[in-house]
Amino acid sequence: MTVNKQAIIRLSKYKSALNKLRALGFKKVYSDNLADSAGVTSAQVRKDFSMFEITGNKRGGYNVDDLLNKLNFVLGKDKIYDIIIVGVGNIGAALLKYKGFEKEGLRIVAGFDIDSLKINRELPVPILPIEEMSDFVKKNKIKIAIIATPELAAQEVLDELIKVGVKGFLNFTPIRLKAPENIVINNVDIYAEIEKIIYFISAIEKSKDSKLENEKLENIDLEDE
Amino acid sequence: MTVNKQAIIRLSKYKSALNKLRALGFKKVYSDNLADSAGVTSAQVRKDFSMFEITGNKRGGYNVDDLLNKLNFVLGKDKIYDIIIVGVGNIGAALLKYKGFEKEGLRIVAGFDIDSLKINRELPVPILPIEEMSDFVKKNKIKIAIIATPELAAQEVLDELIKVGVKGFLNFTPIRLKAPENIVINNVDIYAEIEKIIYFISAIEKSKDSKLENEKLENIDLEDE
DNA sequence: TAGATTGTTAATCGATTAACAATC
DNA sequence: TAGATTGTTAATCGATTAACAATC
Repeated sequence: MTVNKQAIIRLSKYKSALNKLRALGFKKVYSDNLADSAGVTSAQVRKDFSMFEITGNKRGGYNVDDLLNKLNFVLGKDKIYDIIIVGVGNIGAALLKYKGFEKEGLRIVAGFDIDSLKINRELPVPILPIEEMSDFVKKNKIKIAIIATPELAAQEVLDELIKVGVKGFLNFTPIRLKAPENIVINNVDIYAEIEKIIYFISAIEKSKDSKLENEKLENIDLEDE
Repeated sequence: MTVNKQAIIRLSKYKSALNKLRALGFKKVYSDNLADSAGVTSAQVRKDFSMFEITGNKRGGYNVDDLLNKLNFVLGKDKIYDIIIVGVGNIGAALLKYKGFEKEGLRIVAGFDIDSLKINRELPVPILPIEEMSDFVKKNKIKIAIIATPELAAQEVLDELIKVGVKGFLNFTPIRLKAPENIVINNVDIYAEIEKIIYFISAIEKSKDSKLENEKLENIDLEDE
């Protein structure tokens, strides 16, 4: 079986759609419902489930609660992974304060920064000095870190965290981090996302001006990956 | 020609690598250099260029300045697109304050919020009341907006902005926005990104425990995509 | 039962990689 | 010239879609 990154993103979307449908009182859903809410085809939904051996009932769709449990299990959400944020600048601070994570079962447990003025142990999510990072990670068995440092510090922080056992990273810096094979690094590159938008906007305007063949216009349906 | 979203992301990465190489004094680069900095194969680099009719010199690689100009043109960066941010909460405020955009030729010109306490016309990038949004967009011919409102407001804001001429959106809310075909919506779904990490972490741990076939372990090379 | 939906196989589509002729 | 790199074609790989038998 080839585990496919995009499939995981879709499973995550099915899950959040299911949570909303459950809140609306749904007891069962069909692949068509999920397809609509996630913006894919129903064949895609069934194929995704089949990849992870999630089954429903012929003619009867899927039981919402069962399906949620199965998705949570597949996605590893049966266990809570605590998360730290390194670099409490604009983005880091925003993520620290953000309330939405809890609802999704994500727990940010600490921030770390090099600037002593930012340290505050009294906050609900404390901001600690970077010197304490490694010990904290070891003591609390942290497996996931969000990197929101300045570009130049990112690789060093990553190396240090890998040494003390962190396995997965969300990288908000625009640089490409280097890590061993078994480490998961996921990049959120806001520049690149905006540039992608600019490209398509600009392609539309150019083709409007010059009446190019409509080729480019046909391909502006973005959506992530 | 099928324009491919991932290719655009790669072009953007080549561009930022080129900027750094130029700062280091490089006058020309080879497809191999760019491949290394962007983490792809050299065939991929040449194929991407070929798709957009960007050519170099056999044996001589690519002239850094020429290549940058061509990439900027292809990516639509020959023109500056002003950007607004709607919703000055945690994330919105972080993006407003962020200095890094300018370096990449992106200009955030205003923020908008419904909360009158947040309004401040004196800031370098002013925060204005949401009521002024439509007029501002029309007057300044804004084509790109970042949506960082609460979930429930997002669709309404989007509809309003489309009406007054905005063509491209970066959506930071976790919901799927609906828009006509010719509108570009690009989603940054931080939850989903974290869930992707959790999935792979969890898959590693499960396979460690149960000594599954190594299949899953072979597939943890994320990278966006 | 008749009708509708799943689960899966096969077909299609698209993107990446390999390979090599062209050529500077 | 000899060697190295581009540009492009063909081969491969992987993911999505279509279609339909199974079945509740």
